[in-house]
Amino acid sequence: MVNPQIPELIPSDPARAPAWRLSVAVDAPIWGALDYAGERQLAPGTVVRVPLGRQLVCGVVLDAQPLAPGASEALKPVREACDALDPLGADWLELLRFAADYYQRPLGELMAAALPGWLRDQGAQAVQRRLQAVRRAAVRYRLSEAGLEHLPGSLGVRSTALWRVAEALGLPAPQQARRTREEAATQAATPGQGDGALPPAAPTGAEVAHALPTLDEAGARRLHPRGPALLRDWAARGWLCEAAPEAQLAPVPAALSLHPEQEQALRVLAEQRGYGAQLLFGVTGSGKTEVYLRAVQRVLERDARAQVLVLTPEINLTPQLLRRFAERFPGERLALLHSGLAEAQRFDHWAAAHAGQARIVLGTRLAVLASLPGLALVVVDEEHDPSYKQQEGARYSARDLAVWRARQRAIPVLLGSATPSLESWHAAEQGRYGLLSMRQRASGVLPRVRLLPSHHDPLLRAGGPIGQILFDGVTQRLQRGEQSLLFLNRRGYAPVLCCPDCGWKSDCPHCDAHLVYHRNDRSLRCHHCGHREAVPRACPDCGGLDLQPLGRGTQRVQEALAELFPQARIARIDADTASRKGQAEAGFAQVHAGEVDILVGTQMVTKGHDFQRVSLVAALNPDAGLFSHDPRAPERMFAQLVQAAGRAGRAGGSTLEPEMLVQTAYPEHPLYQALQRNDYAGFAERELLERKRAGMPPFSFQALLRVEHAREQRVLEFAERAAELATALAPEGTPTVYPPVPASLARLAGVHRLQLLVEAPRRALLHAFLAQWRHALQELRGGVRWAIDVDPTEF
DNA sequence: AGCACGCCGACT
DNA sequence: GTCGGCGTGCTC
Repeated sequence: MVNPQIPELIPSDPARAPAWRLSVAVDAPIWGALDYAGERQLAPGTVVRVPLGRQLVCGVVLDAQPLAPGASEALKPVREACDALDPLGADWLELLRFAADYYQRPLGELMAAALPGWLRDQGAQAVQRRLQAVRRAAVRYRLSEAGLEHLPGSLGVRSTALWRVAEALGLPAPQQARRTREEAATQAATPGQGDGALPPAAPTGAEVAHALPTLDEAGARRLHPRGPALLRDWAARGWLCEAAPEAQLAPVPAALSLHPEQEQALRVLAEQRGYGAQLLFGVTGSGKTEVYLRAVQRVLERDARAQVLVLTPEINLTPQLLRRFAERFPGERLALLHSGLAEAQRFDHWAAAHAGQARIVLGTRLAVLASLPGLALVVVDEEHDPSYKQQEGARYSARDLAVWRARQRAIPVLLGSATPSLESWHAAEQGRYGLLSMRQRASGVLPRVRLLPSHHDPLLRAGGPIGQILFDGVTQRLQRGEQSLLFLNRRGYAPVLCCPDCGWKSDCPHCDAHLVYHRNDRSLRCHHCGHREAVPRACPDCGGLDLQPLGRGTQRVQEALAELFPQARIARIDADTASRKGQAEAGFAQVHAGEVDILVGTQMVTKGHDFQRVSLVAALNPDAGLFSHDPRAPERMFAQLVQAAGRAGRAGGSTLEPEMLVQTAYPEHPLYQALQRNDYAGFAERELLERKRAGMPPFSFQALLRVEHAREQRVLEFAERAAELATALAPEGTPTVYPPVPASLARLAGVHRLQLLVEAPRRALLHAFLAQWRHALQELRGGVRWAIDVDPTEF
């Protein structure tokens, strides 16, 4: 029966009749694939655009079957196939199928997460145009020590914009000589790149850097409409070597000598054949990055088509890693994949990886889903980092998927950390992962950790943010012109405002959380939902006029330090001071330039930056992590403290022994004791014992059902029914079904949240259960939002 | 996800 | 008497 309402389903030209039934995974939360009619037999992996309801969506062909002639099925036709793009490979499809299945999410959703948004939004023509344009004009540049470096199709800013600014800056005329042999070699090796007009050669980074200080906001705008923004952006990315000392402008030594532990690690890697996971356990500064670089180099040299995937927690926080790869492989095309890129740019990088042109792909967790036809090595830097776990939508673990991909392709995967995840450490103990230890610091010394009991300290008892010993330590650094780094995990002025008369506290109207007092703009802000209000003059409950800030945030600490050290230059870096892009980098640059004596901040200051003049690092009040309801709080805390300690003593030239000071009410706590002994293994052993006793991962496998809705009753009812279903599906008590409990923030932005934990001794058991449970839950109507979080890391 | 359909409360 | 809220179901 043909529906006359939809004429396009009846092709007028019989020769062009759709002859194929195409099974397509679409970008919509639909579990199965949808069937469409196609005139051609499209290969699995072909990116297509198909009508869905009244919209046009992106999809990926999974399968093509011949359509019986005359069979008039009501299939809508595929609107267009993106032929300019090679079909996605079978191994990529397999990866996404696995991930969708493992994390209990629709395949289309995983694909949407894996494909660049630009590709999903644009038509086949636009994609083709862009691919051609990129191929023609792929020659891009980066401003660095070596001058304006050629970076084929990657990393660079669009050359024209850079040229206009450079030109307008009155920088020297083009010098062809600067364009290196590497560039010529790359162009020869990368077809389609040499046919674009060669741009003029560049000023050196130093030349631009010298011109920069004279360039004010207005001047930059005169040069180029986006001049100021561009310069800020480039500076933030480290492309401009503003005010860099001459020593830093020298080229990087080509051959660093390796220490024995690095050599040993590389030997093991070189001997490995096929799949193998190696845990590179190395203290801060032991030269893990050098091991990555050499391992990558070996793989790239051995096979011209080989690609490597390097995962890093937050690309913005690891400019050094990026820089070292760019410097070590100057002729190599690098692709960057992270959410900070502009959509179209991300497509370029993704496409370069997909086409095999980019042999080094560096990115955050989403990069683990990239198409990498030549993948030959995976590196996961800081493998313990919590940000590898996606916390919404498809809640995948990029670290786990990285290991899966390595196994799939029978290649090595290298997991690096100074404080490995307990899962990885356990895997190494069991022999599932190899263990490569590096306990020797390549440069500088590890700071001595001192635990400062807060009980009897007169300064702390008087209500100050720092105790006597810390005060003395900072004073010493000030006297010697060295820097101190103080961190606490609370931004704002005070975590809560309180009325001493009636006990009123500043609570968020939408969340189960306090409003944080921000003094600079006299506001009360919720750090969870963004709610913001003015500080009330009087207590809303009793009218009392004596509202008191309770506790301490970074703002308040900064203020107190200014009183304690009136002569010191104090800077603060946290989410408030770094609200705009590049502002944090500007702050860090000040520290590097020696314009700051004391840096106060949140965790932000403990990541990514090696401070040459910092010889004192202090945790002001880390105790909160000791008694959290979250079983993973201790390991996160340990990792953070070790990371923070690594910020001190990186340089050898310090006159004082580098120190890490920890202010705590529990100096005897085993976590701190292990930290003091620099004993990760001891810490891990204790934690694992605890996990084993409690039957927790890695000794069991968990999934968490998260339920949320504005109406609490709905959430409660749904969770109850979900628990009943689960119990019915687990007759022998496997998996264990725990009763629903409120989430850590039981109400967030007006939404009530409940969670339900299930736990099984074997992964396969959990999985068989989850597939059934998910099905049953989908039948259940409750009008609530719910999702299953497999291998949850946050509770 | 979007979008339409359908069924109950407060409005010109 | 309708407008519109959300709960439900569908998309090849």
